[in-house]
Amino acid sequence: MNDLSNHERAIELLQELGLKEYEAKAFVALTRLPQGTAKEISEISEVPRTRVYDAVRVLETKGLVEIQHASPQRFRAVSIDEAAETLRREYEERADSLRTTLREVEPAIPTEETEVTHEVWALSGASGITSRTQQLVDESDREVILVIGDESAYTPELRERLRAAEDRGVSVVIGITEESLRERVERDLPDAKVFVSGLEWLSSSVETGDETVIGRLLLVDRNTILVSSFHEAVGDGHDHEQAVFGRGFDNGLVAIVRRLMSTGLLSNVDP
Amino acid sequence: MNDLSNHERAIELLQELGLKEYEAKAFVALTRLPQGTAKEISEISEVPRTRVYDAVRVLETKGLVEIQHASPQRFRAVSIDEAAETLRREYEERADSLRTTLREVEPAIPTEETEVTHEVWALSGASGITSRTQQLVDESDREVILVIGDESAYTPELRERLRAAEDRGVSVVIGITEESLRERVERDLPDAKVFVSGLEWLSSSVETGDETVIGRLLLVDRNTILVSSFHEAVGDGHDHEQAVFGRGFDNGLVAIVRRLMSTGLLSNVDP
DNA sequence: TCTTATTGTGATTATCCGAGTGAACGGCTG
DNA sequence: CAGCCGTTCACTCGGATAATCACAATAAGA
Repeated sequence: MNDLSNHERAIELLQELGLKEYEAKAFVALTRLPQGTAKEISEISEVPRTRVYDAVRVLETKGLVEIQHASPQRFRAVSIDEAAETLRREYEERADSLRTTLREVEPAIPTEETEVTHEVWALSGASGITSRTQQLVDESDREVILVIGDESAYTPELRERLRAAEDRGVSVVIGITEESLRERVERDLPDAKVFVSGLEWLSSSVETGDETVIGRLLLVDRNTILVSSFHEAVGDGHDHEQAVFGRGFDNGLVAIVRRLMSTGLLSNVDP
Repeated sequence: MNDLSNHERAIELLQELGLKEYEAKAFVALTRLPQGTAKEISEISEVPRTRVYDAVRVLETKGLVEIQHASPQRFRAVSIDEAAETLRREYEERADSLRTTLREVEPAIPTEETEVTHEVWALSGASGITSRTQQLVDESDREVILVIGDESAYTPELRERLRAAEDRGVSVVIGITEESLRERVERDLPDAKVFVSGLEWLSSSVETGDETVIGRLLLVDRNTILVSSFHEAVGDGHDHEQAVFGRGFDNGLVAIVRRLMSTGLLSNVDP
């Protein structure tokens, strides 16, 4: 059963990597055989025999399969590593093209300049959130307060940005929910104030029974905040991080967090 | 005109990277603006206003766009590098998963063992051909004859494999059509016989007027051959390399090349 | 050599997904 | 209060792809 899922999983992955259903199925079938005829492939892959030919021909042009022209034709998959590498490189090249192409599209003149005193943005995906976090730290002027709810958020890059901020004279305050991280952070950032207590309200929200876990919480210059959370999605529950960040002293969201911080948290470090 | 193509090219690339048309168009529109409303996006991207919302929401979950919840909503694209990196990593992960997943699918028992005295396989794509070339060189036992018609085929990896073959006592003969490569090869492989003449029949096939150019030609142990060619496809003519390789002394293809080699080529080096 | 099973190609139909369009809801503004 | 804008939702249409079929080409066997 679990191994049956392996086939299916592989087929899904191949489709996500751009192959059609028949192509994916045929390829997986071929990886299970040293070589195979259309009939054999059809039998173990459930691809209609008459369609195997088309599928395999496409696979051949993609460099994933070799064809022996004989009667009957025989097909053979390239090695797993070679296939993975071929597909990976294909997308790598596309991503590079995209990068250079996008740089060349000329900007459109904004119809109108909207001044933004306060704003709240939503974003998702750990990587985007990480990058925005670092960016905000870089922008910091006087103070950075960062609560790390999930260890994965504390990356080496972030550490460097925090150090740089300290060097600029920015006051850095780090809150931690797991004692295990404390040592590392204190060693990394000797000038920073690090605390663990006062964060009970972060992790446990038993009363409401919600499954949301705070990943990071950043307050920059009492002016800009970023909050991220892991939402335990139903069923396929795993790591999708979502965040909002807000700017502007008068921003409602920022105000709330500022208050929250000053009562529960700042009392510990900024009397 | 050229810059118009830039938008279109970028949209195409994004679609190849898995985005839907509307998503791709909306994203490109957003990269042209510091930020934008649904209306603005619709105007410069030709995406129906009412569908901008769906598209952008998907982009947000992919970490490519940030959303400002206000009225009207405002959207902002992440930086070009961040977007490219995000997409690249997504596929990198898929390729890795594929690798490990494929390793775990159990082989199917071949219905029947077919003995293969001679076989001819077709394959395409420079990378696959390169790898098969190296593999054949690695298998060589006594003799390797390699004609390099296109400089790109002579990779550092190939050089190493050829060296290794020499060290095994294999006789290595290299044919070159471009004088420019000669020095490099002679320096790289002091023990190999390198020649340039006698290959006129390779490059020019004027009489038939065909556009095919030979990329590489490999003969291993007088037993296995590989021939690759660049087929100048109509219109979008560029570099798609196609190859066949054949095994078995009695293989017709191998026999032909063997004769060809002994008349036109081997007379120079193997009297 | 004729028969028959198997292999391969092409055409045809069915199904699904995404593009495109418009109705409807709610809030905001004049 | 009425009209406008922003937003969501439901629906149609078309193209791509999955699935089936009919038939030609080839090989195997009697």
